[in-house]
Amino acid sequence: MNAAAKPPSRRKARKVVREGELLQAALQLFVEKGFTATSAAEVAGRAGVSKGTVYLYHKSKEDLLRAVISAFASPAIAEGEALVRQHRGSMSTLLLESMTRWWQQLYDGPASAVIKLIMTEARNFPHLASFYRTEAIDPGERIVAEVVERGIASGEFRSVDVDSTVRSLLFPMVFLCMHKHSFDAVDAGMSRIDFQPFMRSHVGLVLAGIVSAEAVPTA
Amino acid sequence: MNAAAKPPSRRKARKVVREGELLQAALQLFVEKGFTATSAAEVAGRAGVSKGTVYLYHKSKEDLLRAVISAFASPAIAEGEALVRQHRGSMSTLLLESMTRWWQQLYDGPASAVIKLIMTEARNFPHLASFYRTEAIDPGERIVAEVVERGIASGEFRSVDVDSTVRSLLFPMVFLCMHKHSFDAVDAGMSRIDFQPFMRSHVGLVLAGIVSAEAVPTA
Amino acid sequence: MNAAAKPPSRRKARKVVREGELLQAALQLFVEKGFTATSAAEVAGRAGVSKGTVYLYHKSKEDLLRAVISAFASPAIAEGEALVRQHRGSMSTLLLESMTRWWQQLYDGPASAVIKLIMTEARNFPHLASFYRTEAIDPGERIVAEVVERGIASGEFRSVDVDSTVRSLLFPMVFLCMHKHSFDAVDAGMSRIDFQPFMRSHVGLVLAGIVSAEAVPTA
Amino acid sequence: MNAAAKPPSRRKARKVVREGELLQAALQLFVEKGFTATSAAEVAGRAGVSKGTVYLYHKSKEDLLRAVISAFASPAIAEGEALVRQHRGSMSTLLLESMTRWWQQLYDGPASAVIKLIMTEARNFPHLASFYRTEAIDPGERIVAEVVERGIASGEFRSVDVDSTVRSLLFPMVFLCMHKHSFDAVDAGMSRIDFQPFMRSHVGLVLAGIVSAEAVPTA
DNA sequence: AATGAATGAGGGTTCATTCAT
DNA sequence: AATGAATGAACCCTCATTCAT
Repeated sequence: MNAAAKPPSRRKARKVVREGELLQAALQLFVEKGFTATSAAEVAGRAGVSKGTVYLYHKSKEDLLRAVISAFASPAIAEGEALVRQHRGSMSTLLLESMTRWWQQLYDGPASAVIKLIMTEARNFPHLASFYRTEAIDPGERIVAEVVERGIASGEFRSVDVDSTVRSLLFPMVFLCMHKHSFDAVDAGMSRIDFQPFMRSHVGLVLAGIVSAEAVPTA
Repeated sequence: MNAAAKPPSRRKARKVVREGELLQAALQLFVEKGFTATSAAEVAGRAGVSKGTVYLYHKSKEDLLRAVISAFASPAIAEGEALVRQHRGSMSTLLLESMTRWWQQLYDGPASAVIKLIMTEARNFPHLASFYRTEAIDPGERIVAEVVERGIASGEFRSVDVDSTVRSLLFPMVFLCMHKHSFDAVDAGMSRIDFQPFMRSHVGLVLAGIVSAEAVPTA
Repeated sequence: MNAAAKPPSRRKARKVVREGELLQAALQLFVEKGFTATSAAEVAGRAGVSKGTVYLYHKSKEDLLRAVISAFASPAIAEGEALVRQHRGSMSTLLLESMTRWWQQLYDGPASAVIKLIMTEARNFPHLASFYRTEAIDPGERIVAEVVERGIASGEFRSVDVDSTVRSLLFPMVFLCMHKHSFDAVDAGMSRIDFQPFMRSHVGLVLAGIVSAEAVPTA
Repeated sequence: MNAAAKPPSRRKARKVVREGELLQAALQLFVEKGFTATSAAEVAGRAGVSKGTVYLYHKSKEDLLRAVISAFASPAIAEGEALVRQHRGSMSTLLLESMTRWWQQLYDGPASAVIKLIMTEARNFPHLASFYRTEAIDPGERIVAEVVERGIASGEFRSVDVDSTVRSLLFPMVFLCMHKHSFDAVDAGMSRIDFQPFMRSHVGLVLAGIVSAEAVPTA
């Protein structure tokens, strides 16, 4: 029984690995060249499998796209939620320290690629756009909104418009993600943008605009 | 001078109009579906001409893309330069009033579409990315940088990092342009973002962060 | 009346010139690139007229081909006939001297191009092949056949098979015409074949094979 | 060694057959209609495969042409070389018997089609022309040259110009190959040329011109 | 008479997808 | 489970031909 049970389990492990390699290769290529301009054969090639294998795991190219989006979208959000839940201290510090670190991770990992991909393909696949909005954008904004709301409630921040403030904080961050996979990625010796310095500066600027007069100025 | 050499410019006029219609149709479709996913026949159809006619005006689909970028990229910048040159009054007002109006125009017109298009296709056409950077991005950032620098020089602003501030101002604006042509454009009853209210709020926030303590805070 | 009559006559002259330029350009291009691979626009360009003009003179590209063939095929034959008619002296001399000179002219002029063109396009345009056979090949062989027959009749030549001998004389000559417009025309530093030396040598060889034992040996 | 690596060569065999069918179909059509006038779809159709399959075997139509030329060009030459090497007896006999039989084979087989094809397309594909010259023409002429040289050395032939004699022998033969695929192939009841009778007659004629006076004349 | 803008059919080539092995 | 040969639809682009000027 043991001997018979092992092979399938090894096969399953292999399958999981293949799946991951396929998704990773697909994400890379879709972001590099665009969904339509990427051929299934290319994805297979970069994942180290044959063309037919792609269709063993996904019933169509569009289905592969769907899988890519959902695989890399959600996990990133969970970390952010944990971050806020665990934080003890001022909201300014939370934004300036923990959150920029979290964003840096998103920026460095596959999440930034997914953002670029979604914004590029949103109109061709509205369903994916909705899915991503529900799964990633809305929760993401909610996390930051909560921080701002808590800051206002505690008197640390002025009574600013929450939605607007959230966007002021997030839009540049999201933009940088897209920039990373467009302009930053063309090797025509163009100046890349450094994520961390800018984001800290930007958050600092926004904080300067929203902290109450009585509140302790940020370092 | 002879009869054969005088196609009385009726033809020529038609040609110029056609050219414009082609570029407009191409921009729309490239932004809607992406460059690769758009067929030359579709462009022709939307411009009201036959497939072959596209190649009478542009020697390849890629050349059409090039033409689209250069046709709509530059003009927008000139207006911004004029704006700054003509302004009399505080830099805060300039940013909050004139510039947001200018940005609104960019957002409403084809310039926003070009931004989306360029960021989507940058990696497939590095040459166009460089071109656009030189022709539009750099001058655009320069304009805003000048405003910030003048504000600092006159004591209206604190001595902030200029580059960073410029980006804090511009990135959300640019992001909104892309958003307009991606998420905002999918008809799945998703909440659109209103440009003017948000941008005024955002600029206000940044201004609050950079105006000198002595300066009169803007309403 | 005089004044009114002149313009049309000048126009007509112009028309004749145009026609000739078109045919010449077409022949060149058809031979260089092949009929199908040559575009009407190219012919127009080389003839110095606009695309539409080609269709003013010929109702289709195929019709242009027809015109090219008939324009350059026949005239060459007439000279050959005159040559034989006027000749006084031995048939050996006629073949070795006058005829090689005549063939040289064919080789140097447009006739050789037409030969190449016809052999290339014969299967696509059987009608043209028949026409050319009737108009050029058959008369051409007849001319040489007559020379051989006269030589046999006069005892100058052995009683060889006439058809075969004619072909032994003509085939290499025709082959050289095609060679000129194929291998000889590619500039890959390949050795060209000199027409005159070879043809004199070849005719000499054949003559050596057919002159009667009693006949005076050729110089 | 594993299951996936063993496509039991049934596939492979089929592929090899297909390759041959494609090349044969392509040769036929290229010779019938010309390279440009032949569509990839037609080649596919005649080979009994779909349009796309052509591009599974050859990366472009031009590549298919290249493959056709090299597939059918070389093998024919090898036979000729063997022929000369094995021959025992007079050079006259060699030329008149073995070689005409060899040439007949070339004439009957695909080699004659390749000759027509090359001369037709030489100017459009200079590289192929060079290739064919090196691979087929030069070796072919060399073979015949050797025979003539041996005949001269042994006193069987007069001391004629070797190059010229070789061409006198070969040009009509080559011309016939082209003729077969042009005039002979149009079904307009035109008189075909019989290869063997003519070539024997022709070679006989040339031999009569080059054998030494002392040598026994061939029947 | 001459032009050249416009058309649309057709050809080379790619690629998502299927299926026998 | 995995492969890769095969298909055929679709796309980019060219070109013969027409026609308004």
